[in-house]
Amino acid sequence: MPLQTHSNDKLDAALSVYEKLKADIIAGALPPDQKLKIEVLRDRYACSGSPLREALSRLTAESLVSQENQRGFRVAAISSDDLRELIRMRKLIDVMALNETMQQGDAAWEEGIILAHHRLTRAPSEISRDNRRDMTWIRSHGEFHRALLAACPSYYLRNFSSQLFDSCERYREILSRVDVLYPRDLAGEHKAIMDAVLARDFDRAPKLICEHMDNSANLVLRTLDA
Amino acid sequence: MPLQTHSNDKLDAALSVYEKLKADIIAGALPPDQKLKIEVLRDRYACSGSPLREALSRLTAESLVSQENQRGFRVAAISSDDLRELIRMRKLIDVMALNETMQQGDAAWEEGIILAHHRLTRAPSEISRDNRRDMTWIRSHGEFHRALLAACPSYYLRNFSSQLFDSCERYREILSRVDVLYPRDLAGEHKAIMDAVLARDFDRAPKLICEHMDNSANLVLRTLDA
DNA sequence: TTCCGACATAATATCGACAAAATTATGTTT
DNA sequence: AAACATAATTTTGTCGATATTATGTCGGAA
Repeated sequence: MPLQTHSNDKLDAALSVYEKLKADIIAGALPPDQKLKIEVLRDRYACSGSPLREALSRLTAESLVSQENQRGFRVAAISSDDLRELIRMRKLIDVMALNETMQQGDAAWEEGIILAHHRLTRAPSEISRDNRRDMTWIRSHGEFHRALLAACPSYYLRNFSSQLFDSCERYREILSRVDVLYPRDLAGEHKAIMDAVLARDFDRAPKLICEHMDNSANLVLRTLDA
Repeated sequence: MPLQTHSNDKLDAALSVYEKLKADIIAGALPPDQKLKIEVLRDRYACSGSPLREALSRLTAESLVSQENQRGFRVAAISSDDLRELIRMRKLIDVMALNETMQQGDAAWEEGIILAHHRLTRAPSEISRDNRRDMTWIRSHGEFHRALLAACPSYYLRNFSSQLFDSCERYREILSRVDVLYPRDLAGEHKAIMDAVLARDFDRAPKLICEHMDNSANLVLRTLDA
Protein backbone atom coordinates (compact mmCIF):
# COMPACT_ATOMS: atom_id res chain seq x y z
CA MET A 1 0.00 0.00 0.00
CA PRO A 2 1.47 3.33 -1.09
CA LEU A 3 2.32 5.89 1.52
CA GLN A 4 2.64 8.81 -0.86
CA THR A 5 0.61 9.89 -3.82
CA HIS A 6 0.99 6.80 -5.85
CA SER A 7 1.72 7.25 -9.55
CA ASN A 8 -0.14 4.48 -11.33
CA ASP A 9 2.00 4.48 -14.44
CA LYS A 10 -0.99 3.89 -16.67
CA LEU A 11 -3.75 5.42 -14.61
CA ASP A 12 -3.00 9.12 -14.45
CA ALA A 13 -1.21 9.16 -17.76
CA ALA A 14 -2.27 12.74 -18.39
CA LEU A 15 -0.19 14.23 -15.58
CA SER A 16 2.71 11.90 -16.26
CA VAL A 17 2.76 12.72 -19.96
CA TYR A 18 2.43 16.42 -19.21
CA GLU A 19 5.52 16.33 -17.03
CA LYS A 20 7.56 14.28 -19.48
CA LEU A 21 6.59 16.43 -22.44
CA LYS A 22 7.39 19.59 -20.53
CA ALA A 23 10.76 18.21 -19.43
CA ASP A 24 11.61 17.18 -22.97
CA ILE A 25 10.73 20.59 -24.35
CA ILE A 26 12.73 22.42 -21.68
CA ALA A 27 15.70 20.12 -22.14
CA GLY A 28 15.57 20.65 -25.88
CA ALA A 29 15.01 16.98 -26.65
CA LEU A 30 12.01 18.30 -28.55
CA PRO A 31 13.56 21.29 -30.33
CA PRO A 32 11.77 24.61 -30.93
CA ASP A 33 9.29 24.67 -33.79
CA GLN A 34 9.29 20.89 -34.10
CA LYS A 35 6.03 19.41 -35.29
CA LEU A 36 4.40 17.33 -32.56
CA LYS A 37 2.59 14.58 -34.41
CA ILE A 38 0.19 12.67 -32.22
CA GLU A 39 1.17 9.37 -33.78
CA VAL A 40 4.85 9.93 -32.97
CA LEU A 41 4.17 11.11 -29.41
CA ARG A 42 1.78 8.21 -28.89
CA ASP A 43 4.68 5.91 -29.51
CA ARG A 44 7.25 7.95 -27.58
CA TYR A 45 5.19 8.22 -24.41
CA ALA A 46 3.33 4.94 -24.70
CA CYS A 47 -0.18 6.23 -24.38
CA SER A 48 -3.16 7.17 -26.48
CA GLY A 49 -4.13 10.45 -28.04
CA SER A 50 -6.44 11.76 -25.34
CA PRO A 51 -3.97 12.31 -22.49
CA LEU A 52 -1.52 13.67 -25.03
CA ARG A 53 -3.91 16.30 -26.30
CA GLU A 54 -4.71 17.30 -22.73
CA ALA A 55 -1.05 17.75 -21.92
CA LEU A 56 -0.47 19.69 -25.13
CA SER A 57 -3.41 21.95 -24.34
CA ARG A 58 -1.98 22.78 -20.93
CA LEU A 59 1.43 23.45 -22.42
CA THR A 60 -0.19 25.71 -24.99
CA ALA A 61 -1.56 27.85 -22.18
CA GLU A 62 1.97 28.01 -20.77
CA SER A 63 3.41 29.27 -24.08
CA LEU A 64 5.64 26.23 -24.46
CA VAL A 65 3.58 24.76 -27.29
CA SER A 66 1.69 26.45 -30.09
CA GLN A 67 -1.45 25.17 -31.72
CA GLU A 68 -2.80 25.98 -35.16
CA ASN A 69 -6.37 25.66 -36.18
CA GLN A 70 -6.62 22.23 -37.77
CA ARG A 71 -2.90 21.67 -38.13
CA GLY A 72 -1.99 20.20 -34.80
CA PHE A 73 0.65 21.19 -32.30
CA ARG A 74 4.29 22.17 -32.47
CA VAL A 75 6.93 23.22 -29.97
CA ALA A 76 6.81 26.99 -29.54
CA ALA A 77 9.32 28.84 -31.68
CA ILE A 78 12.21 30.82 -30.22
CA SER A 79 13.82 34.10 -31.25
CA SER A 80 16.33 36.52 -29.85
CA ASP A 81 13.56 39.09 -29.43
CA ASP A 82 11.55 36.62 -27.40
CA LEU A 83 14.52 35.85 -25.17
CA ARG A 84 15.23 39.52 -24.58
CA GLU A 85 11.58 40.01 -23.67
CA LEU A 86 11.63 37.00 -21.35
CA ILE A 87 14.70 38.26 -19.51
CA ARG A 88 13.23 41.73 -19.14
CA MET A 89 10.07 40.26 -17.63
CA ARG A 90 11.92 37.90 -15.37
CA LYS A 91 13.91 40.76 -13.93
CA LEU A 92 10.74 42.67 -13.13
CA ILE A 93 8.88 39.70 -11.69
CA ASP A 94 11.73 38.02 -9.85
CA VAL A 95 12.97 41.19 -8.21
CA MET A 96 9.50 41.90 -6.85
CA ALA A 97 9.04 38.33 -5.77
CA LEU A 98 12.46 38.14 -4.17
CA ASN A 99 11.87 41.27 -2.11
CA GLU A 100 8.63 39.94 -0.73
CA THR A 101 10.16 36.55 -0.13
CA MET A 102 13.11 37.89 1.83
CA GLN A 103 10.73 39.83 4.02
CA GLN A 104 8.49 36.88 4.75
CA GLY A 105 10.86 33.90 4.55
CA ASP A 106 11.08 31.65 7.60
CA ALA A 107 13.43 28.87 8.71
CA ALA A 108 11.77 26.24 6.55
CA TRP A 109 12.31 28.46 3.52
CA GLU A 110 16.00 28.87 4.37
CA GLU A 111 16.40 25.13 4.78
CA GLY A 112 14.73 24.56 1.44
CA ILE A 113 17.27 26.80 -0.24
CA ILE A 114 20.21 25.09 1.47
CA LEU A 115 18.89 21.70 0.42
CA ALA A 116 18.15 22.70 -3.16
CA HIS A 117 21.58 24.28 -3.52
CA HIS A 118 23.27 21.21 -2.13
CA ARG A 119 21.48 19.00 -4.61
CA LEU A 120 22.43 21.32 -7.45
CA THR A 121 26.11 21.07 -6.51
CA ARG A 122 25.84 17.28 -6.44
CA ALA A 123 24.05 17.02 -9.77
CA PRO A 124 26.00 15.95 -12.87
CA SER A 125 27.30 18.76 -15.06
CA GLU A 126 24.71 20.47 -17.21
CA ILE A 127 25.99 19.12 -20.49
CA SER A 128 27.17 15.56 -20.70
CA ARG A 129 29.94 14.21 -22.89
CA ASP A 130 27.57 13.46 -25.76
CA ASN A 131 26.44 17.11 -25.83
CA ARG A 132 23.03 16.37 -24.39
CA ARG A 133 21.60 18.28 -21.46
CA ASP A 134 21.40 16.31 -18.22
CA MET A 135 17.86 15.94 -16.92
CA THR A 136 18.94 15.78 -13.30
CA TRP A 137 20.85 19.04 -13.56
CA ILE A 138 17.92 20.74 -15.28
CA ARG A 139 15.50 19.59 -12.61
CA SER A 140 17.87 20.61 -9.79
CA HIS A 141 18.47 24.00 -11.35
CA GLY A 142 14.74 24.64 -11.57
CA GLU A 143 14.21 23.46 -8.01
CA PHE A 144 16.92 25.81 -6.77
CA HIS A 145 15.37 28.84 -8.40
CA ARG A 146 11.92 27.87 -7.20
CA ALA A 147 13.25 27.34 -3.67
CA LEU A 148 14.52 30.92 -3.61
CA LEU A 149 10.93 32.14 -4.00
CA ALA A 150 9.17 29.35 -2.14
CA ALA A 151 8.19 31.69 0.69
CA CYS A 152 6.81 34.35 -1.63
CA PRO A 153 3.33 35.15 -0.33
CA SER A 154 1.88 35.71 -3.80
CA TYR A 155 0.77 32.60 -5.64
CA TYR A 156 0.63 34.58 -8.87
CA LEU A 157 4.16 35.94 -8.55
CA ARG A 158 5.51 32.45 -7.93
CA ASN A 159 3.51 31.12 -10.83
CA PHE A 160 4.61 33.80 -13.29
CA SER A 161 8.20 33.47 -12.20
CA SER A 162 8.14 29.73 -12.64
CA GLN A 163 6.54 30.00 -16.08
CA LEU A 164 9.05 32.56 -17.30
CA PHE A 165 11.88 30.47 -15.93
CA ASP A 166 10.73 27.41 -17.82
CA SER A 167 10.37 29.37 -21.04
CA CYS A 168 13.91 30.68 -20.61
CA GLU A 169 15.48 27.36 -19.75
CA ARG A 170 14.98 25.88 -23.15
CA TYR A 171 17.18 28.54 -24.68
CA ARG A 172 20.11 27.00 -22.79
CA GLU A 173 20.04 24.02 -25.13
CA ILE A 174 21.77 26.21 -27.68
CA LEU A 175 24.82 26.34 -25.41
CA SER A 176 25.24 22.59 -25.67
CA ARG A 177 25.57 22.61 -29.45
CA VAL A 178 28.48 25.00 -29.66
CA ASP A 179 30.78 23.56 -27.06
CA VAL A 180 31.73 26.82 -25.48
CA LEU A 181 33.92 26.41 -22.43
CA TYR A 182 32.01 28.29 -19.80
CA PRO A 183 33.67 31.69 -19.50
CA ARG A 184 31.98 32.13 -16.17
CA ASP A 185 31.50 30.43 -12.86
CA LEU A 186 27.90 29.27 -12.88
CA ALA A 187 28.20 27.40 -9.60
CA GLY A 188 29.82 30.44 -8.01
CA GLU A 189 26.94 32.63 -9.11
CA HIS A 190 24.44 30.26 -7.55
CA LYS A 191 26.40 30.20 -4.32
CA ALA A 192 26.63 34.00 -4.23
CA ILE A 193 22.91 34.35 -4.86
CA MET A 194 22.11 31.90 -2.10
CA ASP A 195 24.35 33.71 0.36
CA ALA A 196 22.92 37.12 -0.44
CA VAL A 197 19.35 35.86 -0.21
CA LEU A 198 19.90 34.06 3.08
CA ALA A 199 21.61 37.17 4.44
CA ARG A 200 18.51 39.12 3.45
CA ASP A 201 20.70 41.50 1.51
CA PHE A 202 18.09 43.64 -0.20
CA ASP A 203 20.71 45.36 -2.33
CA ARG A 204 22.91 42.52 -3.51
CA ALA A 205 20.37 39.72 -3.93
CA PRO A 206 18.31 41.31 -6.71
CA LYS A 207 21.45 42.65 -8.36
CA LEU A 208 23.06 39.21 -8.43
CA ILE A 209 19.89 37.58 -9.72
CA CYS A 210 19.70 40.07 -12.58
CA GLU A 211 23.35 39.63 -13.46
CA HIS A 212 22.84 35.88 -13.38
CA MET A 213 20.06 36.17 -15.94
CA ASP A 214 21.97 38.61 -18.11
CA ASN A 215 25.05 36.41 -18.18
CA SER A 216 23.11 33.39 -19.41
CA ALA A 217 21.05 35.41 -21.86
CA ASN A 218 24.03 37.22 -23.37
CA LEU A 219 25.82 33.95 -23.92
CA VAL A 220 22.80 32.57 -25.73
CA LEU A 221 22.18 35.76 -27.67
CA ARG A 222 25.73 35.83 -28.95
CA THR A 223 25.25 32.32 -30.28
CA LEU A 224 21.78 33.00 -31.68
CA ASP A 225 22.65 36.18 -33.51
CA ALA A 226 25.89 34.78 -34.89
CA MET B 1 -16.02 31.30 -48.44
CA PRO B 2 -15.19 32.68 -45.03
CA LEU B 3 -13.16 35.84 -44.78
CA GLN B 4 -12.27 35.42 -41.15
CA THR B 5 -11.29 32.42 -39.08
CA HIS B 6 -14.34 30.33 -39.64
CA SER B 7 -15.76 28.50 -36.63
CA ASN B 8 -17.09 25.17 -37.88
CA ASP B 9 -19.51 24.57 -35.04
CA LYS B 10 -18.68 20.89 -34.91
CA LEU B 11 -15.23 20.80 -36.42
CA ASP B 12 -13.06 22.72 -34.00
CA ALA B 13 -15.21 21.99 -31.01
CA ALA B 14 -12.24 22.26 -28.69
CA LEU B 15 -11.70 25.97 -29.23
CA SER B 16 -15.40 26.70 -29.24
CA VAL B 17 -16.00 24.82 -26.00
CA TYR B 18 -12.98 26.47 -24.42
CA GLU B 19 -14.36 29.91 -25.12
CA LYS B 20 -17.86 29.07 -23.95
CA LEU B 21 -16.64 27.43 -20.77
CA LYS B 22 -14.38 30.36 -20.02
CA ALA B 23 -17.17 32.84 -20.65
CA ASP B 24 -19.55 30.91 -18.40
CA ILE B 25 -17.01 30.76 -15.59
CA ILE B 26 -16.21 34.47 -15.85
CA ALA B 27 -19.89 35.39 -16.00
CA GLY B 28 -20.58 33.25 -12.96
CA ALA B 29 -23.02 30.99 -14.78
CA LEU B 30 -20.74 28.24 -13.49
CA PRO B 31 -20.19 29.40 -9.90
CA PRO B 32 -16.90 29.04 -8.00
CA ASP B 33 -16.15 25.62 -6.60
CA GLN B 34 -18.87 23.96 -8.66
CA LYS B 35 -18.16 20.41 -9.70
CA LEU B 36 -17.70 20.13 -13.44
CA LYS B 37 -19.00 16.68 -14.30
CA ILE B 38 -18.10 15.59 -17.78
CA GLU B 39 -21.51 14.08 -18.35
CA VAL B 40 -23.28 17.34 -17.49
CA LEU B 41 -20.94 19.47 -19.58
CA ARG B 42 -21.25 17.01 -22.44
CA ASP B 43 -24.93 17.78 -22.49
CA ARG B 44 -24.58 21.53 -21.90
CA TYR B 45 -22.08 22.14 -24.70
CA ALA B 46 -23.26 19.39 -27.04
CA CYS B 47 -19.98 17.62 -27.55
CA SER B 48 -18.05 14.64 -26.34
CA GLY B 49 -15.58 14.27 -23.51
CA SER B 50 -12.37 14.78 -25.42
CA PRO B 51 -12.71 18.44 -26.42
CA LEU B 52 -14.12 19.15 -22.98
CA ARG B 53 -11.12 17.72 -21.20
CA GLU B 54 -8.82 19.71 -23.47
CA ALA B 55 -10.63 22.93 -22.67
CA LEU B 56 -10.64 22.13 -18.95
CA SER B 57 -6.91 21.41 -19.06
CA ARG B 58 -6.21 24.77 -20.64
CA LEU B 59 -8.40 26.53 -18.09
CA THR B 60 -6.58 24.70 -15.32
CA ALA B 61 -3.33 26.26 -16.51
CA GLU B 62 -5.06 29.65 -16.38
CA SER B 63 -6.14 29.14 -12.76
CA LEU B 64 -9.82 29.30 -13.65
CA VAL B 65 -10.37 25.58 -13.07
CA SER B 66 -8.85 23.21 -10.56
CA GLN B 67 -8.18 19.55 -11.09
CA GLU B 68 -7.81 16.87 -8.46
CA ASN B 69 -5.97 13.65 -8.98
CA GLN B 70 -8.68 11.20 -10.03
CA ARG B 71 -11.63 13.33 -8.98
CA GLY B 72 -12.24 15.41 -12.04
CA PHE B 73 -12.52 19.15 -12.45
CA ARG B 74 -14.22 21.97 -10.62
CA VAL B 75 -14.45 25.72 -11.02
CA ALA B 76 -11.59 27.33 -9.10
CA ALA B 77 -12.58 28.49 -5.63
CA ILE B 78 -12.63 32.14 -4.64
CA SER B 79 -11.70 33.89 -1.41
CA SER B 80 -11.19 37.42 -0.20
CA ASP B 81 -7.49 36.71 0.20
CA ASP B 82 -7.28 35.60 -3.40
CA LEU B 83 -9.06 38.72 -4.60
CA ARG B 84 -6.76 40.97 -2.58
CA GLU B 85 -3.79 39.17 -4.09
CA LEU B 86 -5.21 39.46 -7.59
CA ILE B 87 -5.74 43.19 -7.24
CA ARG B 88 -2.28 43.70 -5.85
CA MET B 89 -0.78 41.86 -8.81
CA ARG B 90 -2.95 43.62 -11.34
CA LYS B 91 -1.78 46.98 -10.07
CA LEU B 92 1.85 45.96 -10.45
CA ILE B 93 1.41 44.41 -13.88
CA ASP B 94 -1.02 46.88 -15.39
CA VAL B 95 0.90 49.95 -14.28
CA MET B 96 4.05 48.61 -15.89
CA ALA B 97 2.17 47.60 -19.01
CA LEU B 98 0.33 50.88 -19.25
CA ASN B 99 3.52 52.92 -19.04
CA GLU B 100 5.12 50.97 -21.84
CA THR B 101 1.94 51.12 -23.88
CA MET B 102 1.58 54.88 -23.60
CA GLN B 103 5.17 55.27 -24.77
CA GLN B 104 4.77 53.02 -27.78
CA GLY B 105 1.11 53.43 -28.70
CA ASP B 106 0.33 54.58 -32.26
CA ALA B 107 -2.77 55.81 -34.04
CA ALA B 108 -4.21 52.35 -34.55
CA TRP B 109 -3.95 51.74 -30.82
CA GLU B 110 -5.80 54.97 -30.06
CA GLU B 111 -8.54 54.08 -32.52
CA GLY B 112 -8.88 50.66 -30.93
CA ILE B 113 -9.48 52.28 -27.55
CA ILE B 114 -12.05 54.70 -28.95
CA LEU B 115 -13.89 51.87 -30.65
CA ALA B 116 -13.83 49.56 -27.62
CA HIS B 117 -15.05 52.34 -25.37
CA HIS B 118 -17.85 53.18 -27.75
CA ARG B 119 -18.98 49.59 -27.81
CA LEU B 120 -18.87 49.42 -24.03
CA THR B 121 -21.13 52.45 -23.75
CA ARG B 122 -23.58 50.86 -26.20
CA ALA B 123 -23.62 47.49 -24.45
CA PRO B 124 -26.60 46.57 -22.24
CA SER B 125 -26.16 47.23 -18.53
CA GLU B 126 -23.95 44.77 -16.69
CA ILE B 127 -26.73 43.17 -14.72
CA SER B 128 -30.05 42.48 -16.38
CA ARG B 129 -33.44 42.58 -14.75
CA ASP B 130 -33.31 38.90 -13.82
CA ASN B 131 -30.07 39.47 -11.89
CA ARG B 132 -27.91 37.69 -14.42
CA ARG B 133 -24.78 39.22 -15.85
CA ASP B 134 -25.01 40.27 -19.46
CA MET B 135 -22.56 38.43 -21.72
CA THR B 136 -22.25 41.31 -24.17
CA TRP B 137 -21.31 43.76 -21.42
CA ILE B 138 -18.76 41.31 -20.01
CA ARG B 139 -17.15 40.80 -23.39
CA SER B 140 -17.12 44.54 -24.13
CA HIS B 141 -15.63 45.31 -20.73
CA GLY B 142 -12.83 42.84 -21.32
CA GLU B 143 -12.22 44.16 -24.81
CA PHE B 144 -11.95 47.70 -23.47
CA HIS B 145 -9.34 46.78 -20.90
CA ARG B 146 -7.40 44.73 -23.42
CA ALA B 147 -7.55 47.60 -25.92
CA LEU B 148 -5.86 49.89 -23.41
CA LEU B 149 -2.82 47.62 -23.47
CA ALA B 150 -3.05 46.44 -27.08
CA ALA B 151 0.09 48.38 -28.03
CA CYS B 152 2.13 47.03 -25.13
CA PRO B 153 5.33 45.69 -26.65
CA SER B 154 5.60 42.81 -24.22
CA TYR B 155 3.59 39.73 -25.09
CA TYR B 156 4.06 38.43 -21.56
CA LEU B 157 2.82 41.61 -19.88
CA ARG B 158 -0.30 41.60 -22.06
CA ASN B 159 -0.83 37.94 -21.34
CA PHE B 160 -0.43 38.22 -17.58
CA SER B 161 -2.64 41.27 -17.48
CA SER B 162 -5.35 39.53 -19.44
CA GLN B 163 -5.18 36.43 -17.25
CA LEU B 164 -5.39 38.42 -14.03
CA PHE B 165 -8.26 40.44 -15.45
CA ASP B 166 -10.25 37.32 -16.26
CA SER B 167 -9.63 35.87 -12.81
CA CYS B 168 -10.87 39.10 -11.27
CA GLU B 169 -13.93 39.46 -13.42
CA ARG B 170 -15.71 36.47 -12.00
CA TYR B 171 -15.74 38.12 -8.58
CA ARG B 172 -18.14 40.69 -10.00
CA GLU B 173 -20.89 38.10 -10.13
CA ILE B 174 -21.27 38.60 -6.40
CA LEU B 175 -22.46 42.14 -7.04
CA SER B 176 -25.42 40.84 -9.01
CA ARG B 177 -26.78 38.79 -6.12
CA VAL B 178 -27.09 41.60 -3.63
CA ASP B 179 -28.75 44.22 -5.75
CA VAL B 180 -26.60 47.09 -4.66
CA LEU B 181 -27.38 50.28 -6.48
CA TYR B 182 -24.02 51.27 -7.85
CA PRO B 183 -22.66 53.91 -5.51
CA ARG B 184 -20.22 54.93 -8.17
CA ASP B 185 -20.07 55.97 -11.78
CA LEU B 186 -18.55 53.00 -13.56
CA ALA B 187 -19.03 54.50 -17.01
CA GLY B 188 -17.47 57.73 -15.83
CA GLU B 189 -14.42 55.89 -14.57
CA HIS B 190 -13.96 54.18 -17.92
CA LYS B 191 -14.28 57.50 -19.71
CA ALA B 192 -11.75 59.15 -17.41
CA ILE B 193 -9.30 56.30 -17.87
CA MET B 194 -9.63 56.48 -21.62
CA ASP B 195 -9.07 60.23 -21.66
CA ALA B 196 -6.01 60.04 -19.42
CA VAL B 197 -4.51 57.22 -21.45
CA LEU B 198 -5.12 58.92 -24.79
CA ALA B 199 -3.63 62.12 -23.38
CA ARG B 200 -0.54 60.10 -22.43
CA ASP B 201 -0.92 61.36 -18.87
CA PHE B 202 1.73 59.31 -17.11
CA ASP B 203 0.59 60.52 -13.71
CA ARG B 204 -3.18 60.25 -13.87
CA ALA B 205 -3.62 57.17 -16.06
CA PRO B 206 -2.03 54.64 -13.69
CA LYS B 207 -3.63 56.36 -10.71
CA LEU B 208 -7.10 56.11 -12.26
CA ILE B 209 -6.58 52.49 -13.24
CA CYS B 210 -5.59 51.58 -9.71
CA GLU B 211 -8.53 53.42 -8.21
CA HIS B 212 -10.80 51.69 -10.71
CA MET B 213 -9.58 48.31 -9.50
CA ASP B 214 -9.78 49.26 -5.84
CA ASN B 215 -13.33 50.52 -6.19
CA SER B 216 -14.56 47.28 -7.70
CA ALA B 217 -12.59 45.14 -5.32
CA ASN B 218 -13.71 46.98 -2.21
CA LEU B 219 -17.33 46.65 -3.22
CA VAL B 220 -16.87 42.92 -3.65
CA LEU B 221 -14.84 42.53 -0.48
CA ARG B 222 -17.50 44.25 1.61
CA THR B 223 -20.04 41.78 0.29
CA LEU B 224 -17.75 38.78 0.63
CA ASP B 225 -16.67 39.48 4.19
CA ALA B 226 -20.18 40.34 5.35
C1' DT C 1 -26.65 5.34 18.42
C1' DT C 2 -22.32 5.42 16.08
C1' DC C 3 -18.82 3.50 13.62
C1' DC C 4 -16.98 0.29 10.22
C1' DG C 5 -16.93 -2.45 6.13
C1' DA C 6 -18.97 -4.62 1.99
C1' DC C 7 -21.80 -3.72 -1.84
C1' DA C 8 -23.97 -0.99 -5.51
C1' DT C 9 -23.80 3.09 -8.07
C1' DA C 10 -21.78 6.85 -10.39
C1' DA C 11 -17.95 9.32 -12.42
C1' DT C 12 -13.36 9.57 -14.36
C1' DA C 13 -9.66 8.67 -17.52
C1' DT C 14 -8.14 6.10 -21.23
C1' DC C 15 -8.44 3.65 -25.40
C1' DG C 16 -9.35 2.31 -30.33
C1' DA C 17 -11.94 3.52 -34.28
C1' DC C 18 -13.88 6.85 -37.50
C1' DA C 19 -14.73 11.14 -40.18
C1' DA C 20 -13.00 15.62 -41.69
C1' DA C 21 -9.19 18.19 -43.12
C1' DA C 22 -4.58 19.06 -44.73
C1' DT C 23 -0.52 17.48 -47.10
C1' DT C 24 1.82 15.15 -50.48
C1' DA C 25 2.01 12.78 -54.77
C1' DT C 26 0.32 12.04 -59.42
C1' DG C 27 -1.22 13.08 -63.80
C1' DT C 28 -2.81 16.23 -67.35
C1' DT C 29 -2.66 20.33 -70.06
C1' DT C 30 -0.50 24.15 -72.06
C1' DA D 1 9.20 21.72 -68.49
C1' DA D 2 5.99 24.52 -65.58
C1' DA D 3 1.41 25.10 -63.69
C1' DC D 4 -2.74 23.62 -62.47
C1' DA D 5 -6.19 20.29 -61.15
C1' DT D 6 -7.07 15.89 -59.16
C1' DA D 7 -6.25 11.71 -56.52
C1' DA D 8 -3.87 9.16 -52.64
C1' DT D 9 -1.95 9.46 -48.22
C1' DT D 10 -1.19 11.22 -43.91
C1' DT D 11 -2.77 13.60 -39.85
C1' DT D 12 -5.95 15.71 -37.05
C1' DG D 13 -9.97 15.97 -34.06
C1' DT D 14 -14.08 13.80 -32.31
C1' DC D 15 -16.85 10.14 -30.75
C1' DG D 16 -18.65 6.03 -28.15
C1' DA D 17 -17.25 2.24 -25.34
C1' DT D 18 -14.66 0.32 -21.44
C1' DA D 19 -11.93 -0.43 -17.32
C1' DT D 20 -10.57 1.72 -13.13
C1' DT D 21 -11.40 4.53 -9.35
C1' DA D 22 -14.27 7.25 -6.26
C1' DT D 23 -18.78 7.88 -3.93
C1' DG D 24 -22.90 6.74 -1.65
C1' DT D 25 -25.82 3.28 0.72
C1' DC D 26 -27.09 -0.22 3.61
C1' DG D 27 -26.66 -3.52 7.19
C1' DG D 28 -24.40 -5.25 11.22
C1' DA D 29 -21.49 -5.08 15.32
C1' DA D 30 -19.57 -2.56 19.28
